[in-house]
Amino acid sequence: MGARSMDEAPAGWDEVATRLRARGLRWTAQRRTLVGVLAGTSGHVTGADLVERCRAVDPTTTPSTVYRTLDVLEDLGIVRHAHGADGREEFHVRPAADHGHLRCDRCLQVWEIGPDEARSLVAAIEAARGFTVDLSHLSISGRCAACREASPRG
Amino acid sequence: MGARSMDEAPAGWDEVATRLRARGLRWTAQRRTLVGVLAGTSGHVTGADLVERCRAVDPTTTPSTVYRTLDVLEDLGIVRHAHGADGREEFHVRPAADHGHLRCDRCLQVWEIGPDEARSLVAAIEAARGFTVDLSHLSISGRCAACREASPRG
DNA sequence: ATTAATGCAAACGGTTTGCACTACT
DNA sequence: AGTAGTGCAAACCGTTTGCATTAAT
Repeated sequence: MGARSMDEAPAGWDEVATRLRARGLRWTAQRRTLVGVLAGTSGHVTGADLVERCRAVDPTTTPSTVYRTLDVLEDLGIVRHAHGADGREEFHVRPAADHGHLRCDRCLQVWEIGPDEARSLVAAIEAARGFTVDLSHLSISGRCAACREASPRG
Repeated sequence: MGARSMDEAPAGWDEVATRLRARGLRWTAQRRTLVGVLAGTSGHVTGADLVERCRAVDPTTTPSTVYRTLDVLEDLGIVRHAHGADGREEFHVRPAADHGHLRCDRCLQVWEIGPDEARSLVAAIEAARGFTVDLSHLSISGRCAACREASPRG
């Protein structure tokens, strides 16, 4: 699938400050922390996760600030949220390349599903129902190959 | 009680009692209430929903009992749970015919996705990743045809 | 008589809120 | 100075748990 490498400077973590200010919003230490954490994120984390990671960087981090900032960043289109298998908010970073998630129920690993992998689904649903699928909210669970072999039933 | 006829006779709400007893479990008034509510359910409800509906039938209903019974019923394969767009537990009834859900972000309506509609997706993912999709946990969001026309953007 | 199931009430975990305070601009 | 953002603490909501009690078998 047309994957861009992820370590490639996501086209503007440094622009975040600017984009905030452009809206009259502010670039604070706490936001710097969160954005730093997000920049080092492979793609998907829960809100609670982010709180924890921020606390690792700055132990004075408070949940409310993190969640409020995530809201702001979502407004800017910098993060998006979906919902994980256990129902927690799950944020993913810069869904510039729209993608969904594939999660193994057993090992809890998560993979990304790119647009072309989901294309047939998207097309089928579009055709049958006139329904436009929001790929970035797509979250599929099941059992990965490794786990399928590892456990006959489970 | 059974004021309504089971118009589609879901092949065995009446067997539930038997199946419970077969496992040494008990058929209580509270379980009768919940099962009654489930029998009158179109397909998907949140846990909290079920608590509420049970309370409509029997105002003395307690959440704990409902949730505990749902667990038991899930063990029996009578209900399954997935997660809704807002992250709440969402139960659906007798997924004998395995299906997922399609939800419009705007009007919040929900439709079922049958196995054949999802077949191409399931096949593609199976082929590409060796991943077995659990269709009953599949929950897709987007924008339905009506809403897409109704609102140009947003 | 067993022992599964209940009701209560409190605890939980993640997220949200009100408010006075802090600090970016 | 002015107002966006913060921290705190408490509220929130759906769900889970411990425990003494009730009731199905």
